Amino acid sequence: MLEGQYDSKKVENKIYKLWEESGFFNPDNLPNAKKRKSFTIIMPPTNANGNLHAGHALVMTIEDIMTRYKRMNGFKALWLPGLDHAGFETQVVYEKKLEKEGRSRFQIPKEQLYKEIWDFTQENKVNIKNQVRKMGASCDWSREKFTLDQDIVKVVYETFENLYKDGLIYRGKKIVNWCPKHQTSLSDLETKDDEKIEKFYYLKYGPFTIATSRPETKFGDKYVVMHPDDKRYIDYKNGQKIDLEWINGPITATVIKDKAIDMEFGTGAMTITPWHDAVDFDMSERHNLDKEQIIDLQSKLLPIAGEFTGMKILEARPKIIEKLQSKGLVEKIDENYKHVTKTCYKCNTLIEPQIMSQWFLKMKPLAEPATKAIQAGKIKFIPEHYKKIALHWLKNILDWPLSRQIAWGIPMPIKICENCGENFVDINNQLQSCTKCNSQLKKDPDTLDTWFSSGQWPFATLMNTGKNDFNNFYPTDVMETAGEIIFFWVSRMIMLGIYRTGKIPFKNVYLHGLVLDAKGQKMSKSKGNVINPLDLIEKYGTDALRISLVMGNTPGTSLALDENKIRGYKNFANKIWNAGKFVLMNTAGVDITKKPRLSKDDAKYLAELNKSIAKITKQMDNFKFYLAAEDIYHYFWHVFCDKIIEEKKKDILGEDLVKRDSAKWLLLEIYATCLQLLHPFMPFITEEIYQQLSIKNKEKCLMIEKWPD
RNA sequence: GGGCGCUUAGCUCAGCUGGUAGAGCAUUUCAUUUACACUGAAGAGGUCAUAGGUUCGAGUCCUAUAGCGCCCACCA
Repeated sequence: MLEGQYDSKKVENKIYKLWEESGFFNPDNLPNAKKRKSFTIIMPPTNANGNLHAGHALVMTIEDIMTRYKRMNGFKALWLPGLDHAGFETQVVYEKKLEKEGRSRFQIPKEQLYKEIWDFTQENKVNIKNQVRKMGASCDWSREKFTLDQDIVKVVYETFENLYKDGLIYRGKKIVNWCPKHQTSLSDLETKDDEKIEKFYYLKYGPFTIATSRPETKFGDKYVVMHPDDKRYIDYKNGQKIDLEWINGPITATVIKDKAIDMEFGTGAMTITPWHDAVDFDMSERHNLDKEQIIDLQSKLLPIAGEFTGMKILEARPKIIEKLQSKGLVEKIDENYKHVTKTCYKCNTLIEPQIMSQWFLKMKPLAEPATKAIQAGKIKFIPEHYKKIALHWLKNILDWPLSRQIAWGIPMPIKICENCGENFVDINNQLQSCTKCNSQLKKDPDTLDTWFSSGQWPFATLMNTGKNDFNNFYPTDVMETAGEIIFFWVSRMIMLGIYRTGKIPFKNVYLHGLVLDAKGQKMSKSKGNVINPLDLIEKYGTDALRISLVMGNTPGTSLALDENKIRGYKNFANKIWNAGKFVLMNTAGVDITKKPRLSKDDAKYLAELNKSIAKITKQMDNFKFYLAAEDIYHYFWHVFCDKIIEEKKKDILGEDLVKRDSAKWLLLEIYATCLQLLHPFMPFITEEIYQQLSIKNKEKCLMIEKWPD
């Protein structure tokens, strides 16, 4: 019998265990599994480098709502959980840990570092999985995957090889974003802009004045570029040589005319540093110019800098200006030059572009079919405006650098000849010697960008399961993730999914916004406003947290998570509990399968209920969980409890037997129906009460009851 | 420079294909042991950013303006 107030702590672990032991998280075990149509959500693999945060809590809630709803609607519902090794992210987390211990990754042999991080992620995996269980997630643990599992890596390597054979993966000597602190290259998405006010130097360069904020890169500059239409420089011709005095002595400069130059900016003339600037690199490629490295990977000047060799760039900058001044080459210095610099998104260190030999993926041929599929409406975006955002990005897509110079990740499936430098894709690790010169091969020391593996997640998780999972569950139905990672992840999954399987990887993309603090501010450790979902569960119960996260949360917009709101829904949980107490107390012996003759009022109430069910169902089908939750909440509390129960009290106690039977049956019927409607949102309390309802022919658990219609 | 949003009750936000505004929280008054005080009843509150337009009729569609926010981009 239900007693006292609802106590989530007594219920949650017990109920989760009941579900797990029922086996119904695994869709193969559902009643009549073979006849059911499949419904699949692949869980975004959680980074195995920390704890669940509020954003994860939202993911778990929304996806569990969808899964439970579809399961109750007779689908073979698969929600496949997974964890991500999260290459660079995890290595950064681990490096911070090492720093605290007074160690450095650069002193640890790569194999040992890999092993240490492996152990670190294994510990985290256990934690995270327990936290996912705390959220009530009804995912199929028997199909759990990790991005470093053998079968996943196999799929990833096969895709790599296919792409290579199709000429889409190539080794390029191109300019990349280099983080001097982390000693790795990064994709454009992994850098961010940082606005700074710096000095802007106007330097005399022969007959020209050039402007720069980075004089330390200028040692090797031997091309001076201007716009072909610039009348000021009309007398200088493309290719013209000019002898001039520069930082460390006389040099010969060459005039280049290029339309990329902005005539309005600076003096309209600039020198270029192709090794350390992406624009300059492109220009030098267009005109086939020499490129020379000035700065090494530690951001120190190379011998070309003469007396400045070995200095860190920021130390060298004022000294170089001093020297230029003494030579009379500084025209003026603008002290307040506002401009943006690229920095590492993790450590804020200034990105130093470098030319390196790396593996790239040609994106245009992959983007095209993805664009077509999206334009044809084969993938539905929720909210819709993300469609435009995705298309815009795909239209302007650049090649994707895949190599990362870090230990933690999937090794590049590449062998390099020590003698002739030839590269071989070797996904099975079979090649021993170079097929060209027969010399010894060594492994490419780099690892793959983590998004290259997670970008294949929807099919990689289903391909090598030893069952018919790929055919049964792919393409998946919904990809639910943070709007923030639409480029990093969603777009790449679409491209790689179509490439590898010929099919879109998912039919719907549901993108949620950020979870903010009560004041609407982004949570961050430095602000100290991070809300830990486990604390909230402890205080208010999982069900209250879950419904707080969806109530009023429209897709794509951020949600301010206020504890008062959660407290309110804890009260709601208690309301459900108390109403249950009342209904159970007053309906003992009622057989819900035998509908009595209903009084006029009761028939009206039943019709009203059916209307509400239809409305809520429609909202669920349209992914409007925020509306469905509100309606069921409102119906349960303010219609069922406040009106119907209050009114029926007199019938239950009254003398009229027809009215009494009618009222009792109605209360039980509505209450049981509400438990079903509420179940996807608040699974623990509803299941707990369901277990105590005495209903004929009821299922083993509410989780697999039929959704009301 | 390009793109995408937002602006509705004190606060947080809903309002789908157009029919003179809704929820939760907060607030005011009342009820005082009722399944539930983690409660119930009643109430107060908004010229839906601004200006035009389409329409019999516009938070809802169109245009412009203002403010706020986010994303992308190679101004040395």
